[in-house]
Order: sequence, then structure tokens, then C-alpha cells
Amino acid sequence: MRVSQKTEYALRAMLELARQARQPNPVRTADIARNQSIPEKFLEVILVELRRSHLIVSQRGMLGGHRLAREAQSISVGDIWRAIEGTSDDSTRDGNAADARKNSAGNPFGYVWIQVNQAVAEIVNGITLDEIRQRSESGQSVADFAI
Amino acid sequence: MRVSQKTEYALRAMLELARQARQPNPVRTADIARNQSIPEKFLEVILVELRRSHLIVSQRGMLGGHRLAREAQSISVGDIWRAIEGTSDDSTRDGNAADARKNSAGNPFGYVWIQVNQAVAEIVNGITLDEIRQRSESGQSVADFAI
DNA sequence: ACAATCCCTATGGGAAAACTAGGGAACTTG
DNA sequence: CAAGTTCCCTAGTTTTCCCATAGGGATTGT
Repeated sequence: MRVSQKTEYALRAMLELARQARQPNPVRTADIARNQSIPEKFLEVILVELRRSHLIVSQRGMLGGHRLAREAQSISVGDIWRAIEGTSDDSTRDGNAADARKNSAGNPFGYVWIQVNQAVAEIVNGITLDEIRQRSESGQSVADFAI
Repeated sequence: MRVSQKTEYALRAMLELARQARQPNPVRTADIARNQSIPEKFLEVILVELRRSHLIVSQRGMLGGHRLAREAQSISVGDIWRAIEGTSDDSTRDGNAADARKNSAGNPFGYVWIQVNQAVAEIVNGITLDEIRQRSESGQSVADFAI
């Protein structure tokens, strides 16, 4: 199973927003980048896509920053995944064309990929951002030494 | 979900061998390449990896070719997948190192990927090459309209 | 010996992914 | 309104990885 670095960044950024959801001010791009070790300019690109998928709302100016568009309990890992990975432009969808080919009836392995995709979707749609936040805040920092 | 072209070729090559399992002579590389529309020199590389994973046995010389190393009923899609995708050299496993990082306890999303990988493994390990062959020969390559 | 076939390593080319640059638009504060 | 801060967006550039091929060596049947 392979997940792109970009998606990993998007998940970490969203987790950061979930952690700071109770703060009065929105969270600045620079703060997310620092706390999560994400290249700042790259993070800007990612945040644009998250905003276009209506997962975050942003505010410009002096007190600007980003917030979750809705409660962390109602945002799934799958939502974030699709917002990033399911982006290939509106005109030329080569990536999806490739999927269509693999899933087509002519391909003997088509039904395998369909089943796999379904299984993956069930997992990632079933895990919420808030669940991740709770787990990560319940004293698992000790396990960091395992690396 | 993304599967590499190389893996797709490997699956098709193995399917071809399953179809011709009853033939007296082993199947030549050139025949597999032609029947499955796979670039021949690329197929050679793939067959080497399949052989190293003990999924096929090969014979050189005039009557040379390739055969399945065991019955198609005991070879799963997962076996083939791992033989190809899980290849990065034995010494420097950068690809797997990346996976280890993602699955480590330090990463808040680690258990997500673990669950996803498990779900995928259950699917691909549960489908055999012989099952694919039977489906593809009875014209019901996609019976999954229920989705 | 000879022809056919598998076996293997190294490498190029091209596309996608990761990342950066630079200027513009909105917002707050004085 | 003016200035400073921040997000917003497009268009590059760099890096990495995957597909594919070339070319020669090893093995086997006739």
C-alpha cells in the first residue's frame, strides 16, 4: 500500500487543526508547517486543495489562518485522502482513466481491484480525525523511542 | 488504490501460464509477450523476479520456457503482488523503510495504514490464480453489479 | 558445433511527484 | 487611508521513480 507524501502532509496538517480547534484564533500556515515539519510553500498548495474540498475554511489578513470547516468527528481519513489523491485536473483525468481501464470488464483482474478499493474505502471512511487526535494525545509519545 | 504496470504484467503473465498449464511443453517468453501484449524484454525482467520468488520454474535451451511452480489453486494474487511490488533489493530497502516509518508507533496515522494493509492482504490472499482463470474463461469477468 | 532459449546487469528516457518563486488579493489596525 | 500581515494562486524547477531496452552470458536439445 502506497500513500503519497502529499497526502501524508495533508493528514498531518488536518490533525494539527483538529488539535487547535478550541483556540480562539485560526492557525497560521507557518505554524502548521513548523509544528508538523512540512515545507511551507508546499503546504500552501495543499491547503488550497483542502479548502476547495470544503474541509477547511481560511481567513486572510492580520489575524488570518485556517480552521476545520466542520467538527473533527465528522471528517474521515477518507475525506482527506480523496481531497488530495483524487485531484488530477478537471479536463484531463489520466489517473482515473487508468483506473477505469483496470476496472473494466475486459480485464480479468478488474473485480480484484474493485474489491480492494472497497475494502480500503471502508477502512479510511470509518476512521475520523477526532479519533486520531484522541489516540495521539493519550500518552503514546513513549513509543517514539522505538524508532 | 494504485497498482504498478509491472505488477499488472506479472499477473497477466501468470494467468497465461495457468491457462497453458496442461500443455506438455513450457511456455516461451515470446509467446507470453505476444498473447498478453507485454514488451518482451520487460517481461524477461519480470519473469526473473517471479522465478526468484519460486512462483515459476524455467527451462533453458531449445525446448525452454516457463511453468507455474505449483498448482494455480495454491497461488494467490497476493503472492504475485508481493513478488513484484515487494522488491527493492535485499540490502537497501528504502521502499520498505518508508513503510516502516509510516507504520511506526510514532506516526499518529500508523495504525490506519496497518489496518488498510491488512484489509488489502485479506482480499488479495483470498483470490487464487485458478479462480481468475475460471472466471476469465467463462466470460463473467465482472459479476459485481451489486456495487 | 550450432541454434534457440532463458538469465542477468546496467542504463536511458520520460512522466509524475515534491518542492519553490513571486506577485496579487483580502483583512486588521492605527 | 496606509501599512503590514496573511492567505491565495499560477507557473515553474528539481528530484525521484517507473517503464522499457540493449547487450552479452549461460544452458540445453539436435
